[in-house]
Amino acid sequence: MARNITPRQENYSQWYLDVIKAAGLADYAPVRGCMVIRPTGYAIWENIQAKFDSAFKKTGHVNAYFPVLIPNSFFQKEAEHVEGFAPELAMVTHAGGEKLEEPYAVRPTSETVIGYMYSKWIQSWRDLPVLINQWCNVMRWEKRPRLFLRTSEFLWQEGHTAHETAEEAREETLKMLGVYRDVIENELAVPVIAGEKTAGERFPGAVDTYTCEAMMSDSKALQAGTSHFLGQNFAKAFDIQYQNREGELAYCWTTSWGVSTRLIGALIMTHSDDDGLIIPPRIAPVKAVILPISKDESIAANKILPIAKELAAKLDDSLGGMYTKIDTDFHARPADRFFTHLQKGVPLRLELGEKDLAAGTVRLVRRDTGEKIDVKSENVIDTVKKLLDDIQANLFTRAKNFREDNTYDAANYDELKEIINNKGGFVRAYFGGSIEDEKRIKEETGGATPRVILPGDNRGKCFITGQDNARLTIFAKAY
RNA sequence: CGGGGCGUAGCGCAGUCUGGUUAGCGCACCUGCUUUGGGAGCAGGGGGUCGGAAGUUCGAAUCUUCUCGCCCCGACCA
Repeated sequence: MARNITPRQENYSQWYLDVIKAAGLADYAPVRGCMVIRPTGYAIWENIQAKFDSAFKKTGHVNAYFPVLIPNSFFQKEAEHVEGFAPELAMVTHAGGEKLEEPYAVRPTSETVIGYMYSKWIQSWRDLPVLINQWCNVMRWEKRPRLFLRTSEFLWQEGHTAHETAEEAREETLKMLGVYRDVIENELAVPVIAGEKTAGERFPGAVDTYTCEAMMSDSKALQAGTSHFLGQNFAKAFDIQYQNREGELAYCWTTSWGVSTRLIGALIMTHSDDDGLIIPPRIAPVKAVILPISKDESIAANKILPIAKELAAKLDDSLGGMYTKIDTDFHARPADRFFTHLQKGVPLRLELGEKDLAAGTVRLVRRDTGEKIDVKSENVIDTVKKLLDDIQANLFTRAKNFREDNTYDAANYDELKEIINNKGGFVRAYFGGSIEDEKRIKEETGGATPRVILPGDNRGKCFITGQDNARLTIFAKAY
C-alpha cells in the first residue's frame, strides 16, 4: 500500500490531490487558481491533444489562432453570453503604463472574437462551411479551483464552425459530439453518455448544448466535453451574413465545441486507485518500464542493462514510438522502484532480474490488476502488445461496469431524493421541467442536477410536472 | 463570496493558550556499511528570516492588526 496517498474511502478529495502530487502531474502556481502542469502531466495532455487533433483533421477541420485579449464590448453583444461569463472575466485595464480606453478581457472562450472575424471573412455561400479549431489557453476566474477540474487558467481546444443551414450546423454539432465520445472512450478509456443538456445547463448563448458525461469513481458526474448548436445567435450579434444561393443576405448558423485539460482530471478519477495514478496504455507517455534488478549494482549496470536496452529498442519498434523507459535507479531497492512507477501509473512493468535471466523469462506486472506473469524472452514483445490492449480494454470495462452498478431508476421525486442522498451515482428519471424546476431540485436534493438527457427517444411522465412526453434524464451530483 | 479548519525544513507534525538559552520530531534527502523480486537497518550529516507585512515589547513562532495562500462544506462554473 502506498503510504503517501490518502485512501479514497477516507477522503476522496485528498486522495485526488495526493495522486496528482505522487505522480508529479501538476503543482500549484503563485497565482491563486492557476497551476503548473509538470512534464509528466503535460506529456499526457500532448497525447490527448494528438488524438483529438487527428480526429478533427479527419473531419475536415483546420487549426488557427485567435488573440488572447478580447475587447470587453464584444461580450455585450450577445445578451446571454455576457450574463454567463461576466462573473468570471479577468480584465486587462492597463497596458504600456497607461489606462486603456476600453478594457480587454482575457478570453474565457472565443465565440465573440471569432464571430467578429467570421463576419469579415464570410461573404458568400461559397465561403461556407468554415471549419476552424484552435488550441489555446483560456481564463475563467474561479471561486473554488481544483487541479485540472477547475483552474482559473486552463488549456483546451475550441472548434468554431459556420454553416449555410440549420440542419448542417446541427449535424456538425452532433458529429463533433460523436468524435468526442469516440476519443474519450477509445483512447482515454473513460465511458461517457453523450446526449443533450437541459435548458438550465446550456452554454450561455447556445440554442442546444450536448455533453459527454462521465462518472468518476466516487460516483459523481463530470462533464468531459461539450458541443453547442448556437443557432443564429452569434451570427446576429456579430453580423455574420452571407449571400445565399438565391442572392439574398442571410445569417450563418454556427457551432462551437470544446474539451480541456479537465480530461486529465477525468482520467485520474476514473481509473486510479489507492496506490496512485493509472494511465490507459493508449495515452500513456510511458507504456512499459523495464527494471534491471540485481543485488549487485554492477551486474545490473553492466550485464542486465545492455539486455534491457536491447529489449527496449525492440519494444519501441513494435509499439511505434518511444514508449519504453528503462529504470536505471540501481542503488534503490526493488520495492522502492516498483512504487515509483506504480504511482506514476505506468501500465506495464517489466522486471528483468538475475532469476529471470537464468530462467530465460521476463516478469510482467500489470498496473491495473497487479497480476504478475512470467513470459519466455522470445514472447515478450507479443505479450506486451497483447497485455497493453488488455489493460486498455479492462480499464474501460471496469469503469463502465462501475457506472452501471451505480446507475438507478427513480419513478418519482421521493425516490430520486432517496437515491441521491443514500446511494449517490446516476439516477434516471423522466424530466420535462423548467429551469426553475432544475434549481429547485438542486436545492432540495442537496446538489443533484440534470446532467444529460439520455440519447434515444425515451419518453414518460415527468416526476416534477406530471406532464407526459418528458425525456429520460440522468440526475447526479457533479463536479 | 459565506461558514469551518489550517499555514513552523521537500512532506507530515509538536511547540503558540501562559513571550525568554542555540526552534524540535518523523518521513524524505546526502555519506558510509549491511541489506535487496511489493516502500529495509545502523551510524553520521545537510537543510528553517516559523506564509507575508506592520505593530506591542528589553525580547515574538508565541500577543495585536492587516494581508496572502491551502483544505473541507455551501452558492457559481469546462
